[in-house]
Amino acid sequence: MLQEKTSALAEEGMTVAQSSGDIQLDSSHLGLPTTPSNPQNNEPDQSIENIKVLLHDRELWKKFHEAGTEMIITKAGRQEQHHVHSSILRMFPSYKVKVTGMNPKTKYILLTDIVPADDHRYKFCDNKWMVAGKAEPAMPGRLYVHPDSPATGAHWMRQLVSFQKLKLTNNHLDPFGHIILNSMHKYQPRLHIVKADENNAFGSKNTAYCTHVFHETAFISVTSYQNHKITQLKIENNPFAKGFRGSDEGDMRVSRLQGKDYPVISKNMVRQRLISSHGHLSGKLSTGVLSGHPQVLPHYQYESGVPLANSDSQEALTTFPSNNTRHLDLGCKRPYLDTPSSVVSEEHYFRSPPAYEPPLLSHPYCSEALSSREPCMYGGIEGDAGSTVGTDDITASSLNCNMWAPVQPYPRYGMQTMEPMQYQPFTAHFNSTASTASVVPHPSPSMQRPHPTAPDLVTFTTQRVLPTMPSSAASSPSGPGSHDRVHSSLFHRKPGSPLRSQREFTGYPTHSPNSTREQAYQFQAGLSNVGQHWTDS
DNA sequence: TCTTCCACATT
DNA sequence: GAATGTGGAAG
Repeated sequence: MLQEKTSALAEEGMTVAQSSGDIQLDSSHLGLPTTPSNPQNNEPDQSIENIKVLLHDRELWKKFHEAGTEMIITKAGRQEQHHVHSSILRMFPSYKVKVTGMNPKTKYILLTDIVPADDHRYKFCDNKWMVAGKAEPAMPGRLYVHPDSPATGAHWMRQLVSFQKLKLTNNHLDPFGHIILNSMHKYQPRLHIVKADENNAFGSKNTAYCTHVFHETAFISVTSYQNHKITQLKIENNPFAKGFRGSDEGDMRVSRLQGKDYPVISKNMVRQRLISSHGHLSGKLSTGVLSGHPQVLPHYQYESGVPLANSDSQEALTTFPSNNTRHLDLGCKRPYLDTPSSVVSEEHYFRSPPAYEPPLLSHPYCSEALSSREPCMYGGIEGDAGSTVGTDDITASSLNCNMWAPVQPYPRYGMQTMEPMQYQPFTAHFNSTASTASVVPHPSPSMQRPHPTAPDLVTFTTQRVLPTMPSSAASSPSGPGSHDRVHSSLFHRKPGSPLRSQREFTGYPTHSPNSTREQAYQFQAGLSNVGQHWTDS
C-alpha cells in the first residue's frame, strides 16, 4: 500500500511525495535528526552500510561486458524535425537492482550517476577498442534520481528497482536533464542509496549514503555501434530491436531493408567475419584495458550463463568498507518533499497484469508495480540471456558506504579546473513532459549549458542541487575521510517549494504532460568523481 | 573515423 | 500511435 501510493503518485506525474499515511508509517523519523550511522539508534543493524544491492540480469550484463559494452547516445534531435518527441536512447541492458538490508521503515533516495571510467578517449580499430587520446572534458555531471524516491526501505526491497528510464545523450546542451556523455569514452554507472533525512531530503547533516558499483555495467558510449558483437547482443536481447533479428544473425533484416528476399551480407558483417571477433577484445576488457577497475567483483565464477543457486550466496560476497560514516553539513534548507496532500492511489495501476513480468515475479520481492510498467525489458528477452533471468541474474556490487562526506571531487579533465565545486544554488529546469529536472550548475567552463534563464527554459522556483557523489564511493583507497573539503553542492530547496511542483512544472510546451509519468529526475550536479579513483582500490 | 539522417520494425 | 531500436548511406 505504501509503495502503491508512492508509485501511484509517480504515475500521476507527481513527485513521489508520500501521502500522509506514508509519513505516519515513517513517523519514527520525522522530526528526529537522522543518525544513520549509529546502529544503536533504535535501528537494529539496519544502518546503511548493511544494505546489499544485487544487479539484475547480471548474466546479460556480463555478456555485454565481455564483449565490451557499448551504449548508443544521440543528440535529442532525431525527430525534432518531425515535431516528434526527442528520442534519446535508454541504456540496454537497463540498470535494475534488487535491494536488501534496508530498514523497512526508513526512507531512502535511490539515484544513479554515470561517471567517466578513465580519462581516455577510445576508438574502435581492427575490431577492438584502443585508446585514442585524452578524454574530453567531462560533461556536466547529472544524477538520475529514481522516481520513487524517497520511499521506504520496504518499498525498495519489495521489488526490483529499475533505472530503465535513465536516458543518455551526447548533446552537451541537453535541456531535458538526461545524462550527458561524450561519445567514444568509457563510463561507469553507479548507484547511490541515500538515507532521506527527516524532511525526506538529503544533503543535510547526517545524511548517510552508500554507493554501489557494478563493474560489469561499464560501457563505452558511441553514436553507432562499433563492435558487431555488441550489435548482435542488443538485437538478440532488446525487444525493441527484435525487428533486426533474423535467421542469419540479422542478414535477413538487411535483405528486407533492401527489398530482397535473400540474405545480404553487410559490410559490417563481412568485417566481423573476416576479423576474428572473439578473443582480444574480451581479453582486454578483463585485463582492464577497458575496465580499469581492479576491484573486480568477486562474483565472476559463473563464466557463462550458469545461474547461481540463489542470490543470497552472492550477497554474502559483497564487500563492505570499514569506514565510519560521517556527517556532512550540506545545509539542506528544505525537505526534499513537502508533506503532500493526501493523494489517492490508483489501485488499478498496480494491478496491471504481470504480462511482462520477468521470472523474477516469483521472487517475494517482486511485486507488481515496477515491472508492470517496464514491459520492454522482458517481453522480448529470449535465448540464453532470457532463459536465466531471475533472481539469480543478480550480482552483488562493490560497495562503499559513507556519509555525504566532504569529498573533493576529481578534477575535471582538460582545461577545466576544480573550481566547480561551488555549485551555487542551481536553478532547476523541468521539462513538463519529461518531468526530469536538470539542475544547472555554473561550473567554470563555458561549454555546457545555456544559462538557466535561457528563454526556452522555464525556471523552476525550487532550487535543488545534488551533491556530487564522492569519489570514494567506489572503494577508492582514499576513503571517506581522505578529503576534507566540503563540497558546497547540496540538495536543497527554497522554502515553500515542494518537490511536487516539479511535476507540475511546465517547461517545454511541446511535450505532452503524459510523459511525466514514471519519469525520474536527472539532475545536473557537478562532475562526479572519475574512474581513476576506482582503479586504486 | 565518427556523426547524423532516414527507413523500417517491434513493443 | 508513441516510444524505442538498428542498419545503411550520406555528411
